[in-house]
Amino acid sequence: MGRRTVSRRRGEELEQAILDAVWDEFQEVGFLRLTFEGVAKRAGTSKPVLYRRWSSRVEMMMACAVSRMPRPDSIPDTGSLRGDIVALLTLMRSRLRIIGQTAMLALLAEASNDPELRQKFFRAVVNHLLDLLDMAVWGRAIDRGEIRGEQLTERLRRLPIDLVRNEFLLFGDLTDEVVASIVDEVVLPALRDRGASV
Amino acid sequence: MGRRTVSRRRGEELEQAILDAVWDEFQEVGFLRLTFEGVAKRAGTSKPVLYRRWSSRVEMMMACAVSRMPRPDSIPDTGSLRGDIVALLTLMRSRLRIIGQTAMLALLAEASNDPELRQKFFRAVVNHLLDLLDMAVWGRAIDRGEIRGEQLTERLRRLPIDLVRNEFLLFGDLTDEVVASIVDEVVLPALRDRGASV
DNA sequence: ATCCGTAAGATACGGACCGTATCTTGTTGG
DNA sequence: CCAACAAGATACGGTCCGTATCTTACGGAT
Repeated sequence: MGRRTVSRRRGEELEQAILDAVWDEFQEVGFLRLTFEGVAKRAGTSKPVLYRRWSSRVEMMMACAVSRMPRPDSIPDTGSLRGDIVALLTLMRSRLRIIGQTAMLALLAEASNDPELRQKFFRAVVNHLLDLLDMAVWGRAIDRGEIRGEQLTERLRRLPIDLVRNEFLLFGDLTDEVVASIVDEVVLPALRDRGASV
Repeated sequence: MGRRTVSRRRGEELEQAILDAVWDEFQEVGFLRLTFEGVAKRAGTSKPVLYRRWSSRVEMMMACAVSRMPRPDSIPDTGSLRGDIVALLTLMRSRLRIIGQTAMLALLAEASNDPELRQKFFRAVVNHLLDLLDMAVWGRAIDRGEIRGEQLTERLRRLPIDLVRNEFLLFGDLTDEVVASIVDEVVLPALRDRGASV
């Protein structure tokens, strides 16, 4: 912590030390009280070093969060649409847990004001899951014959993620029961009504 | 603005003047840059007067928002479940528009940290709509025979509001098409699959 | 009509943090 | 081995915080 050594870190080593400090500070004081000064002190460096990398708290926090999020290329094939959806939502939960409700809301709040930041946010947090959902869930279900591609409107396509996100932003915790009710009481019924055999 | 008069406002008159100032300041600089000092200056008063009423930006903003939100006791009976849902979601939109995406996210972010504030937030923003939905939408649909009460799980009950909220928090704007797709591609199908005749 | 309690309004404060400029000094690539 | 570059330290003016202190208008009670 109190970096008093002679040696001067650079490049990767410094970068990682800073990101670790951001994370520790975040865990300790939460995003709303995360400050450049606090992070600099904890990382044993100074504010200008941080400002050379990120122009705001939000960008710094996003870089930190992204570096800690699992980004698998796919999810295991469970053999059924229901199982695959649950598996994807479980991955989503593990990612949301890392950021936490408050930080996620605050990030979204600041990003909602800044188109550039907003784009970064979507790329980092939203799009990856949607891609996985398309490839590893809907794709397989179509191959299995559980659903037909034409049934999948844009809204249905996003539905599982939308519902879990809402639950998380509003309540902050996601139990297995919540995920199950989303899948069994909304997602699958909505698909069935359009002719799916699930 | 530059309150230089001799007269000294009190009670209701002062309260309203302050809330108006909060609103104007909010419109001009947004919630993220809303400050006690800015509001005090605009209202022609001083910080202590504000702190005597609210202990934080968030509480102040919430009081302001609540005072400007329409809170009808009911919504018109359109004759069909679909029409009633759309009517309720339209009311919801008009309320969300008042607060705005950024402010809503920021309020939620700060409320998510503070149980007391969180409760206030839910009472002011969430519960009223849910009650309306129960009474004026599901209630009527059951009376009409469109759905049966047993079909309505807790999740389905909240579904329309959840989906609109998600859309608003993520994208900030709610078009008629979005509301229509929510109702026609998710809510009604999910109900139908459970035996509703809608 | 007057008195008194209450709250308005003004001012000032230490403190946190911002965002930037300046400077020194390791480190590293050529 | 040297020059360029970035790390790291320090300091600055500025904004806003949250609170304490003080004066003074108002409004209700006698």
